[in-house]
Amino acid sequence: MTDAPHGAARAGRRGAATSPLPAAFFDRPPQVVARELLGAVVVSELDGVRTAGRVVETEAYLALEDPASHGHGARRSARNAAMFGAPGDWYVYRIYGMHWCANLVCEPEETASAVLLRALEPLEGLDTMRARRGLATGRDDRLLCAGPGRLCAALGITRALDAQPMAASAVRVLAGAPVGPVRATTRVGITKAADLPLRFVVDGSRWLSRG
DNA sequence: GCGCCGATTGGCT
DNA sequence: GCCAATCGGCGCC
Repeated sequence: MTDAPHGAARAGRRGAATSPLPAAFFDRPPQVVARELLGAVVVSELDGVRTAGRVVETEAYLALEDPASHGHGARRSARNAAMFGAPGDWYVYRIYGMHWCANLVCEPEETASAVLLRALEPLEGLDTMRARRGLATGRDDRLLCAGPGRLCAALGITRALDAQPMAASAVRVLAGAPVGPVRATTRVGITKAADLPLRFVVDGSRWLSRG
């Protein structure tokens, strides 16, 4: 079966009975949440199809003090309104007019901090992921969920999720097995506050959007 | 109102 | 490695 999970990452299945991460998990600074989200399992049940992946790369976006964040200066707009919502809410926005980026809101309401999901290790529904991504059933599944836009496409995530409480939505995040060493690096693709080590990766994972 | 730019991706030189 | 695709937000006229 081509949808067989990869390697050790069966935590999602074993923990299938586990409930979504609680709001309290997200009611902490985004850099803490970003690090601890590594290893969590994202399960999508959109379009009546189940797809799932394990988080291997995240980025933290702070509120007021982070010029790279959409929450910078607490400026509210139609796009970033969800960022001001409750911890554990989805914040999904469109980037470059064509791709979706999925975040989980952190800290109390009105704080406007979040964690961006940047890469997943594909676990379930790989055929569906390939179809959604327009990739042949051929090789290199490494590109399926390696990047914020790619993982959203693979899981079927769109603005429809925006501002929804994750735990009650069609895409839930479950606690996963512990991961290996975590490495912190600078964030990808930003020009402001580009020196802050707010990107977290499972060191050595082959599923990262970049090393 | 106008123009520029972005938490990206994929295709081509 | 370079660049187009594509569009809402934001700065500035």
